[in-house]
This record gives sequence, C-alpha cells and structure tokens, in this order.
Amino acid sequence: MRADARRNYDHIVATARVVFAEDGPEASLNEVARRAQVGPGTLYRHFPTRQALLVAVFRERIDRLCALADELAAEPGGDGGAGEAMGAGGAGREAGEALTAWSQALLLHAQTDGGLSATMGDDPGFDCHTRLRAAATALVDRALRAGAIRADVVVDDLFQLVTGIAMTAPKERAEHLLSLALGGVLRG
Amino acid sequence: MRADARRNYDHIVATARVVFAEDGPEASLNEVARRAQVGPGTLYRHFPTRQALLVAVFRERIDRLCALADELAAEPGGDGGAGEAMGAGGAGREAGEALTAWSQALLLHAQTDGGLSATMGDDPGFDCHTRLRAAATALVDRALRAGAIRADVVVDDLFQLVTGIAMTAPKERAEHLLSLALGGVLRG
DNA sequence: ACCTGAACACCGTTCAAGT
DNA sequence: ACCTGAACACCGTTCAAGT
Repeated sequence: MRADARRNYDHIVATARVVFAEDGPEASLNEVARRAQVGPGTLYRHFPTRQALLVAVFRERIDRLCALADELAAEPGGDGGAGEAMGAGGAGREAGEALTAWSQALLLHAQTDGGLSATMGDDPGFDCHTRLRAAATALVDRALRAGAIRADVVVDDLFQLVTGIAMTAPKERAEHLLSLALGGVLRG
Repeated sequence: MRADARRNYDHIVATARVVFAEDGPEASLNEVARRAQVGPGTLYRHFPTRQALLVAVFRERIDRLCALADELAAEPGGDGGAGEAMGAGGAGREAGEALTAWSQALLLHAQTDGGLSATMGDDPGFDCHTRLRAAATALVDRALRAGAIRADVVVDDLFQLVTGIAMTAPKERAEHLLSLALGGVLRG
C-alpha cells in the first residue's frame, strides 16, 4: 500500500469515527469524504460498502468483546457434569453470571455510537457477526451444559434480544429490559 | 373536502398500502405519488409527513389491536384482591394469559408489512403509539394487581421488548423469543 | 498505482403557476 | 380550493481523466 493511500485510509477511518458518532451509522458518506478532504471515489475505493467502513471504525471494540467472551468462557466453574443438569450447583450459577456479564457488555457496545450497525450485517473478509457469534457460542454452550439456561435457547436468541433492546429502548432503560429478558432465558 | 381531493386521498392510501408492502416503510414517497398518478405536491398536501401516511395505511389494524386489548381487559378474573398478591390464584393466571395473548397480537402486527413504523413514532392528531399504550396499560395494570408479573414492569417495557423482537428476529423465531422475554416478565 | 471531482440517477420537499 | 410538476438541495455511486 502506497504511503499516500495509507494516509488517506487512516484519515477516512478517523473522520468516519467522528461523523458516525455525530450523525449515527446512516451518516452521509459524501460528508465523510468531504471532511476527510478526499474525493468520494477515494472513499469508495477503500471501503466499497458502508458496512466495510463501519467495520473499520468499530474493529477494536469488537476485538475487545471477543476477548472478553474468551476470558469469561475460560473461567473455572464451566461444566457441571450430568448429575447437575438442573442447575442447582455453583457451576451453573457461574455460567449464568458469565453469560449475563457478556450480554451486558454486548448491549453497551450496541448502544454506543451505532456500534450495532457495524456488528450485525455480515461482511466477507472480516464478518464481525460471525466472530462475535463464535465467541458467544462458548458461553451459551457452557450455560446449557450447566443447566443454567432454558434448554431451548440458542446463541442467536441472545443476539436478537440484546440487539432488539439496543434498538428500541432508551439508554437508561436498556439494562432493566435486559434483566427482564435474561430472566426468561436463565433458569431458577 | 372536494370530491377530487377525496378521490386522490383514498387512491394515495391504497397505493401506499401496496408500495409499503412491497418496499417496506422506507419506500420512496415520490414512487407512491407516481403510481397513484398524482404530483408529489398532492401527496404532501394530504400527508405532510411519512408518519401521517403510514398511520392512514395502518389505521384499521391499530384500531383492531386497541379493541382486542379492551376485550381482554374486560374479561373476568381481573383483580385478585390484596390477599392474592403472590399470583397463586386463577385470576393471576388469567391476567398473565391475557397479557401474553395481546403481546402476541402486537408482535404479529409489528412484523407485518412494516406495521411497526406506523405504530411507533408519535403523531399529533392520531398518535397510534399513545392509543396503543393506553390500551395496553389496562392489561399491564391488571396483571400487576393480580401479581402475575414482576412488580418493576411498566407498559413501555412490554412495547420495547415486542418491538425490539419484531425488528431483529426472523419471522419464524419471533414467537420463541417473545416466550423467552415474557418468561422474564411473568411471575411463577 | 492511486486520486480526483464532475456526472448520473435518485431521493424528499417546496412553491409558483395553473384550473 | 385543490392540483401540477418543475425545481432545489441533497444522497449514493461511478468513471474518465489526471498525477
């Protein structure tokens, strides 16, 4: 990558971060190009779709979310064995708490600066949604094995509840709504 | 209202119903005007905002939802008295079932032809959201008095959960998600 | 190789001119 | 009193022409 191209790329991402924060994820791409002082063609060369630009802007945050999921999944108290299928033991409680904690982090991300848009639409090459889904799967599976959540819950349920709440609820109510929704997901 | 104006009005609504069903609630208003064979100015004269047009298209459906809420709220088994605050009695169960049934109807409406958009944004003069909210309040209050739902639940929680699910979940999964979410709302 | 920016087809919205 | 449709300022996106 040539030096001027690299500079343009970085400058576009930095500008887009500001513009998305101001105007939301539907912000005008021409406006981004204008403020980054490049032609619209240059923006489209680097980021052929809006998704691609959103992903570039939110990449770090998504990395952090994946890392958090990995940490939480690696904690002790994972499996509870067959005898603990009803989730009465401490392992079930910890698995449920880990899932709750991660859901809260995902909700916070989705609510901040339109992080949701970057996270959801699938995108060849990076595919945030798939990565987050994989990270979350470990947590959900562990909770299922420990009997901490309803047996008919799947990973996508978690995503759809969290993203739905992020889209509709005012910021102050979102946590409360998540606690309601998780109340139906968790057991006991 | 002059005869030709009335005819234009009706024709615009009928055309919009088709176009919204085809292209979703973000469909081009110029396209609606074109297909209704009126100038864009005529459309804007009758419907100063997109909301106003959406409301006109979905008015009947919203009326039906309000009527359903009224019926369900008028059913027997409403209050359980102070002694039944833990929701153990049949009245609590019925109040919970009524709330569940109405939530399912609201979900169905929100999922069909972008009914959500018409329902939500507030709109002086008709204000679907306010009307639906009032209708739902009776059901939620009754459920609260009967102890059928968590004490910290408010009407808006119900709306935000249902609309969030309608926005994010694929049609086939929506009912399952609603059952999860209501599992956290309901008691027992 | 990469950038530029004029150009295209659209959008929502308005408003002078008509009937 | 109501309708018309050209016009305006925008949008996303493309692509010949430049360096």
